[in-house]
Amino acid sequence: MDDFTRKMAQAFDAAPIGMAVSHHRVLGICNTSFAEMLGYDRPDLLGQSFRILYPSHAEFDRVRDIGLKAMEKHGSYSDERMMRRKDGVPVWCRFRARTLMPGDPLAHLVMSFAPIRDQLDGAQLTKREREVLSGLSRGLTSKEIGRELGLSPRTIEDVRARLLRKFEVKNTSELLSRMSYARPTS
Amino acid sequence: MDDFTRKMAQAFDAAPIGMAVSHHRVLGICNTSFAEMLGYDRPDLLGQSFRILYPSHAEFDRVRDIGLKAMEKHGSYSDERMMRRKDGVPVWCRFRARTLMPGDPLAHLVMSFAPIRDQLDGAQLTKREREVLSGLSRGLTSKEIGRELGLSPRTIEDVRARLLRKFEVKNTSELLSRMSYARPTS
DNA sequence: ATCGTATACGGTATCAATACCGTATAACCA
DNA sequence: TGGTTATACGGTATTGATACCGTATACGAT
Repeated sequence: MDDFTRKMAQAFDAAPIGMAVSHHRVLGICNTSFAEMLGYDRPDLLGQSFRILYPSHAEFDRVRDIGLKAMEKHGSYSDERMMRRKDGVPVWCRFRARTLMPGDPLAHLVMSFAPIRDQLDGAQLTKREREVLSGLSRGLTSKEIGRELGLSPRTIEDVRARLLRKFEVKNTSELLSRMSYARPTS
Repeated sequence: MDDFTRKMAQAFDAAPIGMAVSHHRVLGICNTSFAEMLGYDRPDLLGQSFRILYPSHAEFDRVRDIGLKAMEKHGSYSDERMMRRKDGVPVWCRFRARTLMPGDPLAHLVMSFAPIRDQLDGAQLTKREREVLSGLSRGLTSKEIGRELGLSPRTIEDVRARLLRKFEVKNTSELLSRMSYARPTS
C-alpha cells in the first residue's frame, strides 16, 4: 500500500474537525476529533448505532430523511443539528454529509461535524452566559439585553467580561466570530 | 496495511469538506473537495506552495503568523479567511488547523476549509470588505485594521458602515454572528 | 454624460464597550 | 471552613463604535 494512503489516513485521524463514516446509520469509522467532541473513547464508538449520538429517538428518526433528497440529487447535504455528548450535554454542530452511493444515500456516508460553539479548553457556558450570548448575536446592547432578562445593564457587562476572559478574546466581535450565533438553549 | 487505514484514507478523500496537509506552507496532500473548491485538478496542487491559493503575496504573508500562538498553546486554531480559486475568484472560508508539531506549528498542519455561503451571498463582498471583515473577526479595532492595511481608521469605519447596511444588521457583533457560518441550505 | 457605488479622508457628536474600583449573596468543593 | 466561581449591582474613566456633516477620485453601467 502506497505512502499516500497512509498519509491520508493520518490526516483523517488528526483532522481539526469531527469526521465519521456510516453505513445505514451505523458508525464505521471516525476520527479523534469526532470522539473527543462527543466525549467518547473512539473504540467505544466503532460499530455503534448513531442513535446514541442524538438527544432522543425522535430526533434520530427526524434527521434520517432530512437531506435524503438533496443527497440523491447532489450527493451532499448540510445543516445544523444537535448531537448528544456521552454525558448528555447537547452539542450544536454544523453537519455536512456526502454519500458514496447516491442511489441509496444512507448506505455509505462520509460526514463532518463542526461544533458551532467552540468549546476550546472545554469551557462550558452557564445559562446566563448563553442568554447573554443569544442577545449579543442578535445585535442587542447590554442595556437591551438587561431589559430582556430583567437585569441591570451592569450585570450584563459582568457576564460579557467573563465571556471575554473565558475565551481569551479581545472583544465581542472576536467572541462572536468564534462562537457563531448562539441559540437560546434551555 | 490494515483495512482501517484504507477506510480512513477513503473517508479523507471523500470528505464533504476541503482538507489539506501542509509542511512549512507547502501542500503535501489534499482531498477532492479541497481541489474542487479551489478549481484545480488535485495532481496540480501536490507539492505546490500555498502561496498560489491566497489572493496576494501580502495576504499569504499576513496569515502565516496569525494563529501561531494559539497553535503553540492549544494545538489548533480557526478563523475565517479568503482563499483564491484558480480562476482568481476569491472564496471566503471557515478555516481550521491542527498542528502535529506544537513546537513548530507550521512544520506539519492538518487543515479544513469550509466555504461560507451567506444567505445574502457573501460573494458580493468587495476585496476591502473582506479585508476589514478579516480584521473584525480577529477582534481588531478600526484603528488597528487601518494600520494593518495602511489606511486611515476613518476609511475602515466607512467600510464597516457599508457592511452593516448591506447585511441590515445593527452592529458588528450581529454582523459577525451572521457571517461566521452558513445558514442551512435547502 | 449622468447616476450609482466603492474608495478614501476630514470633522463632530453621542452612545456603547471595556476596564478598573468597590460590595454582596449563594453555591460548590476540597 | 475557607477558597473559588457565578451572580448581581454601583461608581468612574477611557477608548471604541456609530451616525451624521462634508469633500474627492475612480469606475462601470445605462
